[in-house]
Amino acid sequence: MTAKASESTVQAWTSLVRAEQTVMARVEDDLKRAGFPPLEWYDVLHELDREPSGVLPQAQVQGSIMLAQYNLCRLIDRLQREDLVHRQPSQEDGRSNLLVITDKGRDLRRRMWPVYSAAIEEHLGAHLSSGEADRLAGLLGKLQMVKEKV
Amino acid sequence: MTAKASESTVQAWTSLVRAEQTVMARVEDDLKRAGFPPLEWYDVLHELDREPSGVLPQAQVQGSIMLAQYNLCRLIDRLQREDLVHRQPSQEDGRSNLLVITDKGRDLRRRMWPVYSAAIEEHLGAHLSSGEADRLAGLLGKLQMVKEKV
DNA sequence: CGAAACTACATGCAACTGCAAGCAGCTTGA
DNA sequence: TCAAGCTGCTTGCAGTTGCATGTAGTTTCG
Repeated sequence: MTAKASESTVQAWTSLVRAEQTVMARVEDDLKRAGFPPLEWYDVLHELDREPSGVLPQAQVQGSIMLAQYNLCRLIDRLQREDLVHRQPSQEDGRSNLLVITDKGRDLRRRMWPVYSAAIEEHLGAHLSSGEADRLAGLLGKLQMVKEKV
Repeated sequence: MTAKASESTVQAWTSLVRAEQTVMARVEDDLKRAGFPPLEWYDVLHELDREPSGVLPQAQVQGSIMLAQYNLCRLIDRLQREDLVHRQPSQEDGRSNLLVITDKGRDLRRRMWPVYSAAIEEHLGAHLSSGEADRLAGLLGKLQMVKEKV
């Protein structure tokens, strides 16, 4: 399994990396200009806010976002410091933390969304028809299959 | 220009970010396992190595890769420390550095490519037909248009 | 000419990250 | 039942990044 990549594949690779980094940088920049924290803060708040109870085990949040465990741990430290989230020891499993979103956390997420959404629309949506967006999502979806064991 | 993003657009956005991060992590991981440095090292070496002379102004390398100016500066520090590249003051412009790739630098790039290429093939190419790869590149290309001034 | 603006590059500092290791608390199986 | 291994989370350290700023060389133009 050490085949060389074809030209089409290499082209897809470079386009993928450049497009993601370009659009990501622009979206992050819009958030920053509006005085908001980085996207990863949004991701965590979003995971919790979509739960009516506003509570999830840290390990579950882990599974939903793309962050190393120690980085999530420290991100939670920062969120907690800003009173957006707090940790609660789990009754069921002494190792586990429950993360609880605060009102302030819910409010921040809610205020971030319009800016975030507009940025996605401006930097991505505006360049594609709705059909193109669907096709793009479809193709990208093929790349995320779970890594098979070796 | 503060329209909300459509559902298709948001789906394309999340697929884009996840696919890029997933594939990037896998490719970087393959390089690391093979004992090679990060991809950005490759990018710089590649820019220089494709020049027969092996020389380019730092500012021009800047334009080709996606790194903030101060980060390129420090990346060059590291490459220089490993004797892969060295800086040469420009005769024509006293502010400018010329970056010169060393034999060791050319050799490293050449040895990295098979691993890099195989990783791209495995983690991206293997999931797409050649036609799909072309279509993906085409769609992604639409996202990179130069940012218009406000 | 010469001051003001601009360009190329570098750097101090604080924040963030990756790695390796650590510490409970669970779970397993002889 | 209890030692060995696993899971969830945390942390010290060294390396990397972002931001703001600094320095020097170049261009512009009154």
